Amino acid sequence: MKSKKRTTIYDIAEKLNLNPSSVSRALNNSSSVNDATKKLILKTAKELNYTRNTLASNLRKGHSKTIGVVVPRINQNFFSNVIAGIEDATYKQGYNLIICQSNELYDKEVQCVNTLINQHVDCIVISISVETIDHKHLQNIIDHGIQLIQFDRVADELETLKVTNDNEQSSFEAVSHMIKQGYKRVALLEGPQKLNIFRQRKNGYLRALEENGIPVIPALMIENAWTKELSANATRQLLSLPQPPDAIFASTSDFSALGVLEVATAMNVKVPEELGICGYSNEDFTEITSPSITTIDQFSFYMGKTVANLYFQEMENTDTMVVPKIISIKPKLITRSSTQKTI
Amino acid sequence: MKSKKRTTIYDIAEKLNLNPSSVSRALNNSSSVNDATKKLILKTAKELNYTRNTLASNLRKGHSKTIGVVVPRINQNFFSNVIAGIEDATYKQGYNLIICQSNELYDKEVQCVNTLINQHVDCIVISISVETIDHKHLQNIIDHGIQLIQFDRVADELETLKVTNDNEQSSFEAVSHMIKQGYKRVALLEGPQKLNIFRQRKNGYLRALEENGIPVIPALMIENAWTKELSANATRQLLSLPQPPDAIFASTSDFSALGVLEVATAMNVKVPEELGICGYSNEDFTEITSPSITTIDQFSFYMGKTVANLYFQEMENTDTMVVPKIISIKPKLITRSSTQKTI
DNA sequence: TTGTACGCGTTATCAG
DNA sequence: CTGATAACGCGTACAA
Repeated sequence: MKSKKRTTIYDIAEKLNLNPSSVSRALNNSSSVNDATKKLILKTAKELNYTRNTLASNLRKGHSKTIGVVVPRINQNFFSNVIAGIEDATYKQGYNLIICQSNELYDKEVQCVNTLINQHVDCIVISISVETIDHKHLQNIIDHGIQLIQFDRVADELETLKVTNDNEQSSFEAVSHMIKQGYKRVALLEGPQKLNIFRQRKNGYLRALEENGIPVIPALMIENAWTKELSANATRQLLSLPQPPDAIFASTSDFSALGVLEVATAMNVKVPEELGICGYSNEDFTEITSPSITTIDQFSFYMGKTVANLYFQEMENTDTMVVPKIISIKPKLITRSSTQKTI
Repeated sequence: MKSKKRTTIYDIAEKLNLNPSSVSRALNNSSSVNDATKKLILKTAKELNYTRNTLASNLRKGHSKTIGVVVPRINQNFFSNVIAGIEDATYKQGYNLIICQSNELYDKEVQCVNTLINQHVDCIVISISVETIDHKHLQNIIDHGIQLIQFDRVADELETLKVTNDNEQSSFEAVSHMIKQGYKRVALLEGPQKLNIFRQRKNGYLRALEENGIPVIPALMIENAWTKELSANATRQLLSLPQPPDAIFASTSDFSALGVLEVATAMNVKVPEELGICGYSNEDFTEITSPSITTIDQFSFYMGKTVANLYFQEMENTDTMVVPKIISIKPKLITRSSTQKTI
């Protein structure tokens, strides 16, 4: 029962006393084939339960109609939404998706990329891991003539297609919003500065302070607070300062913001009256905490669609010179209760 | 620059004045090949930046080392966790994952399955859409000699490998728990009864009532309340009853439970004192609502690993007769504040 | 319109 | 241990 032989174009050619090539043509809806025989072929193909062997077809045609996706974690809201967006757009074009997760590990990321290269995928879409500083494996993709698209967490140095969020601007707007609300001492929880997205968010924070004539206080900037636990610790530390902050921008994620909120509540610090909080990503739960959390929506699903469309657009581009193209999506500040100091 | 030619075993054979088959052997670490030449081959392979064409290899070997996964939605916590689990287990064995989403649409599900059959995947893992009542496309998978594994939402009638949750038992335990807490009139929000999982959950509810000697009240059972909005509506309706329920089991999801909680709060009904609430799935947010929501953990990541291991185990099975195998995972009741009537 | 013949890149099976 | 050759299933230029 296992691995029964599947019907091929030979089988149906034999049965019809035809040449396999005719069958192939009919199956591909070629114009130069008699309507009657075409119908006959299609009919018996259905009878024999024929399905094209895409492997053979792709081998012959020299492409795989497959796109490889590498993300740190599949089961993270932002990434699974991006993937859903990519899938939605590529599916209509008959493309398949091969999904890999790096688990934030450099070594596994390299492995994933190599597997995808072996698979002869037509395009690799990647958001790099937090460990990734070396880009040989990405260069390798290009060297193999495979289209490379980076998104969100990108290696700036590499000239490739990119789809990013305007992290700098959105952070700027978030912090400006908090300042306008009347918060005077806004602290920053930073992510690993190896990743460009976290550098950009920090820059936005700094620019907001500067443009509003507010001094930068190093003690209010905490490095590597990019998980809920780390952020909780950082918050305890910040709130114990002689001059504690009156607002915290958890630039790494909403989970960080949640850590802040929980510690503040535990320490009897009133949000938003005594402490403003802003997160990043617009996770579902930010709407239902009490108070609800101000955050930044990244349009993750749309981002996925953009990635896919960028690829298709690039494919149609007949110019020999490949011009690096970068699409920046402007995230949107979602103001909620956690930053409503003034009512 | 586009689609530059990639080096093949011919290229490296030519350069070394060897036969392609020798190169192939060396690359596959065959025992019968001179150590010296093997080293030489491996070295020049690296020099020429060679990577095996998995397409050709798989075509020759007659399998794809690829597993297709079809789920209603990729970006839904439960499913993305299952996928992450599958990926985690299959990756180590050198398998790739092709992911498709049916978007809860029967037609798209059929399309997905057909694509995967075309791709000659070795195995298809599926959780059916809410629309799916006809199973021809699943039978088609089997007819093509492809291993089929159903999980979570399965077609009971089909004899295939299955990995499910024991929905009946967990629902029984959840409702029993509520009754023990002192709730007398427990309402049920049902999902579409087309899906076996929702039928099972209803059965568990009914059995819990029966075994505790509590009468079944049809007015307290609301059909098709399986989104947050539908559940909110249902809750408004229930709480307006002359004899309203004092507890609601949102058997479809935690989102439904959230809808219940929001309406209760808006109507000034105190949770858990005047209304107990239990959800299903253990979404992250259930921990942080106020009050936190009692729910049922499905071990989704583990479920994915189980699916993968079931496949590998089946592959090793040399018996000609394929014995249908069903693995049932026992979910775990997580009791939280929303059902603490007695303190 | 149809048939012939070959190649896509590997691997398996023979000989040698 | 290595070389020659066929085959996996399909698509296509060329000839008929």
